[in-house]
Amino acid sequence: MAATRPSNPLALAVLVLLGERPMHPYEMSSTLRERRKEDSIKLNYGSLYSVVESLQKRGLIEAAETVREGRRPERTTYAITETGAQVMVDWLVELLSTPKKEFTQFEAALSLAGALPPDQVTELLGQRLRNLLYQQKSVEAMFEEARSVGLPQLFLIEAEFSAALLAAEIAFVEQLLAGLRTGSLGGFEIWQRMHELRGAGVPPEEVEAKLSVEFADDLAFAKHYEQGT
Amino acid sequence: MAATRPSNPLALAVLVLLGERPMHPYEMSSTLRERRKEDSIKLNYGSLYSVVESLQKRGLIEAAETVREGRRPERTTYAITETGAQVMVDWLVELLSTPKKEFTQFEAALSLAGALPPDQVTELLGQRLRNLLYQQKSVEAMFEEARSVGLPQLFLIEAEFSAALLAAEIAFVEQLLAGLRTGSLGGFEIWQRMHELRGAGVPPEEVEAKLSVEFADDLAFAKHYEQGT
DNA sequence: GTTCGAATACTCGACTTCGAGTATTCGCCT
DNA sequence: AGGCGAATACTCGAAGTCGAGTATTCGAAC
Repeated sequence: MAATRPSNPLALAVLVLLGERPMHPYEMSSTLRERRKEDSIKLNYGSLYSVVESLQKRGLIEAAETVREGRRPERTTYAITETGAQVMVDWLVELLSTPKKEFTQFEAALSLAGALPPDQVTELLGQRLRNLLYQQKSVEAMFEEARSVGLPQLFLIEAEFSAALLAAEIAFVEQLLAGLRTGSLGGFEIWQRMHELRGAGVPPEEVEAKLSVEFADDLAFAKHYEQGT
Repeated sequence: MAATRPSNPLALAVLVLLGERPMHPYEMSSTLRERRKEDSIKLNYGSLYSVVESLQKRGLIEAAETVREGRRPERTTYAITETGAQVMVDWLVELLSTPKKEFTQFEAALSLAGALPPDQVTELLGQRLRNLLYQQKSVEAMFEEARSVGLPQLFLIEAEFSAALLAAEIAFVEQLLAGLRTGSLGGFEIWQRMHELRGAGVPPEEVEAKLSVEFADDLAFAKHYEQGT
């Protein structure tokens, strides 16, 4: 069988940890927390235990021993297998070398934002910008502290990536807001007029009809657009 | 009951579409495809139908009529409810105004990349960069075509966001690669040495012991680091 | 010596996600 | 008139996700 793997990146983290040394699930979770990996890998107990079970079923890890330490409940310690080590490498290779579309909530929201009137969207993006800037400040502070304590850059590389994306989002939202505030964003007037008509209680089909008359030029693309490429 | 909603953004898309006019599920999927929303909202049939069912159970949409057109199979047309319209607005407001951590696979991979030796990571990121640049080229071409056909910017706003993130990722990977190639990335030597030792078959605990002697200075942070903030 | 909160170590089941598979019908070409 | 591929319209079940809940134990303070 073709060494399939779970889809949750948490499973990769488990493989990497067990590549260092055998552990029981709860220890994995605390190690991940100590190393600040919960910021870059979604960790929750339910998923952790089901991912471990799934890895075991596929033969990528195996139970090493079941011990009871002190009077604590019994724990099962797992170790990585040969196959598991191979899968870990393959998986990392793929994730690092091959970009793959990730869907974000914000992108989805942007693509549906036309359902709200332009003024409101401007207002909301203004709020978002403030939130983003605040976030950025605390991220910078965290970097500052890490540097002052002598933590090598390598250990925070994922946080730096995330900070780079944050900066890009800030720049994007700022630019978009500028376009909205000056009304210079292409298509702005159609959008505005559409909500004006809807607000006045004009039924959907009529709105569409009116718009295609009033903005005939701007909507000329529709002919091509409608039928794919 | 407090008007809960499904978590899948596809459900939001359904609400927005039904806010325009009643539709049956398959029509939703084709409309989303026509408007190029499948690029920003993950769409697959299984999810679509279960999301519709879930919206109906919560009273956010309702079956309007069940028709059989021609001799095609029977289709159920849905319409949005008052509550549904409210939830749609609330949801959009939240997504647009409030940023929320999104976990990407690449971020996870970066945070685990230490499990591979530095040379290999450099090689893999080089590949990634090439892929990203290729992607960027085709995205630019798509924008070019859209502009030439007269499509207003507004209609591609989500694609522009995604392009901004792509550009940021490219810049990040380029910078990281530079740091790796010159070996100037903080912590590079520890990383390299660690794989050297592992490769020579030194057991885990010993590796750790050696490193903490050899790199005492660079690892001084550990004292603070280990016990949280 | 006891109280009380934090940490340890998981379990459970409701809910979602996913994509391959199925069955039909339309439209075009011959 | 018949064959065939694309489009229509969904179904199914296996797998994965999630976080609240449970039960215990440790440690520090009073």
